[in-house]
Amino acid sequence: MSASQTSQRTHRCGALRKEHVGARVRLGGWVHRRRDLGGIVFLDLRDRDGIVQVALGPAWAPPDVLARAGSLGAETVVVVEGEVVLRPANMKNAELATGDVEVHATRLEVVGAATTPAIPVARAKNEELPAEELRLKQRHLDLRRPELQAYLMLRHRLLQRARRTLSELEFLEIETPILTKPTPEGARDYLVPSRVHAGEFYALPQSPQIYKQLLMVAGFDRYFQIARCFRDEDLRNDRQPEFSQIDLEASFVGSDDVLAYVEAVLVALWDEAGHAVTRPFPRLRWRDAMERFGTDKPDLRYDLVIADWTAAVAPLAVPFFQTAGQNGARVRGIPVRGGSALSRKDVDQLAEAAKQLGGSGLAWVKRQGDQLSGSVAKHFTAETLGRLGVGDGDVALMTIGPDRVTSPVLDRLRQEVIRRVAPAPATAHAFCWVMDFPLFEPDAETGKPVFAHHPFTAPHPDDVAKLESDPFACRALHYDAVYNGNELGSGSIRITDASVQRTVFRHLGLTDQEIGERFGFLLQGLAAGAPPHGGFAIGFDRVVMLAAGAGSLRDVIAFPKTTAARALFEGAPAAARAEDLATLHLKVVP
RNA sequence: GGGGCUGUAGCUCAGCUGGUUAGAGUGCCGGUCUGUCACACCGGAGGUCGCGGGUUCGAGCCCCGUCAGCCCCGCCA
Repeated sequence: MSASQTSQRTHRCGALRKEHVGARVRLGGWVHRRRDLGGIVFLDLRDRDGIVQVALGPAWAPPDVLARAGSLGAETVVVVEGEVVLRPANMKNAELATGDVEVHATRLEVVGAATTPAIPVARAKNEELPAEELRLKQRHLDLRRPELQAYLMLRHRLLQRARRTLSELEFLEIETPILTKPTPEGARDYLVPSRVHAGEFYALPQSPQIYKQLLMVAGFDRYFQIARCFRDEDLRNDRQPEFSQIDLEASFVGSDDVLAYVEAVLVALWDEAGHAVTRPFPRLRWRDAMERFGTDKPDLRYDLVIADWTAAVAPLAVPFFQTAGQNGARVRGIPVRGGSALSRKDVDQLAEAAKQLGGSGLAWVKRQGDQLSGSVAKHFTAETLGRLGVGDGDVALMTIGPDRVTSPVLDRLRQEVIRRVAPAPATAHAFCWVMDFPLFEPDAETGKPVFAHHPFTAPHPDDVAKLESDPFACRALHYDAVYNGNELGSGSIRITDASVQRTVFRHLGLTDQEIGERFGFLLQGLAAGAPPHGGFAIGFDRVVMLAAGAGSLRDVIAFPKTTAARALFEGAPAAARAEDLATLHLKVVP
């Protein structure tokens, strides 16, 4: 007796194979499709394992069963009983895992009547999906689709594999509170009003950061958790207001130890998804990533690299570069192999994309044989281009300006070029580490240094002397894991000296009183004997999306929110009843 | 907070330069059919053109506002 057998069924529909021929089976499932030929009726019966054809003919099914089968609507839940029969050679269905066999049903019972589904579950090949709004409203139906079932089944396996991998590395799974304390920095908190304490609020955790550090202080040594996190910020295709992280922290470690743990987990997860990847992952300095790719999450599948052409183009006296090239501006560009395949329209669209990001414009030269064309072609020769690595059939895309502007533009250009020219990737799975991030970044409004990461990140020991004198030159012991241009997660070595941590909070502009109120429990912990420690958090939803090849985070979350943070299925958020508000000491101001 | 795209039958979409009774496929309902697997064939029902206002002799189409979904910028320590 297999584990899938119950008191009401013997097998799952999708499990039947040749070796079951002759067996009498009882199946429960949803009517995926019905084909009624008059004298004989075929049902495609579906469950989480797959689809099997059930045939009902007058030779074996009693008349009342035949009649009932002829009136079944889509998505009705039925229990059928019958014999597994080998299909004749010319009637096998190669597209079905169960296609060698069918079930000749002798009994059929409707156990779950269904109204006509609002959106189709069974789809024809090439049939468009219903609007996402409807799919989210009818989530119970959308989740029946084999694609989404496969995503969530993979998600389950990845979760189990992550747990097993970390457990084998002697990490302890420990849960931390969901009702916690508002944090002054970072993302907006989701707040939960306290009934018992009028005017006071819990916050949902943006991450278990402080708790996991306290677990290190407590001596648990290695902790992990599949942690649910909440951030009340505007959403994106790859961002949900609540999400899951594989959160981990370890004591008596340096960066290399943490990176090794995370690599072990990621390699295991990709293996679970059927992809072989090798360790160790290459490491890039943040500065080099920005220089060569214009982003801190480069897609290393393609060897397209940004170059500094400031010196090379200076003697050409290109007016565009001369007018725009002031105080520290550099000319940077991308030599695109095979880029002459880009049409004039393509280049115009690239220029438009560059402009939207605030760039001063796109200059370009296309080289086809002896012919040079493009916005600044008359200033170039084939020889000049050759020195820049731009050969026959290539195109040079160029920008000018301060790095802060040109880097995002070149990043976008690189992505667009990859999309349009579609060069063969050097590898399908390009993991890398981005290291040596700056500790501070300029505040968007004041330009003053503010912490680029969370305020528990330790400065690079070689740069501590520059904390006051040259803050922007200070590196952090912070690292990001990047996969095919996606940030999978980040981590750092933490500050474990209470007085250093206190100094950092003061730098953030917090008064001693605020520090005590908000972070007193952390400082108290650090002062009580804290081991050196560091950790990491892997964005699990994103990992599932990428490992599964899903197009959106919403496809790998059973009940996701919309981009406006609404839950369309259950209708959250919703207005609260007046008496509930009163109990919580709240008043809604319209 | 800003920008873009979309919204027409249960679902997916078409609908010309503003012009008569808003169409197709699929699903649904009824019928025929014993080997289909998107079964086939015959017939039928089905519309607040997201919502509100405006322009016009006349609006699915133009204008303003609004709601919803998606995508991007800001934001996301």
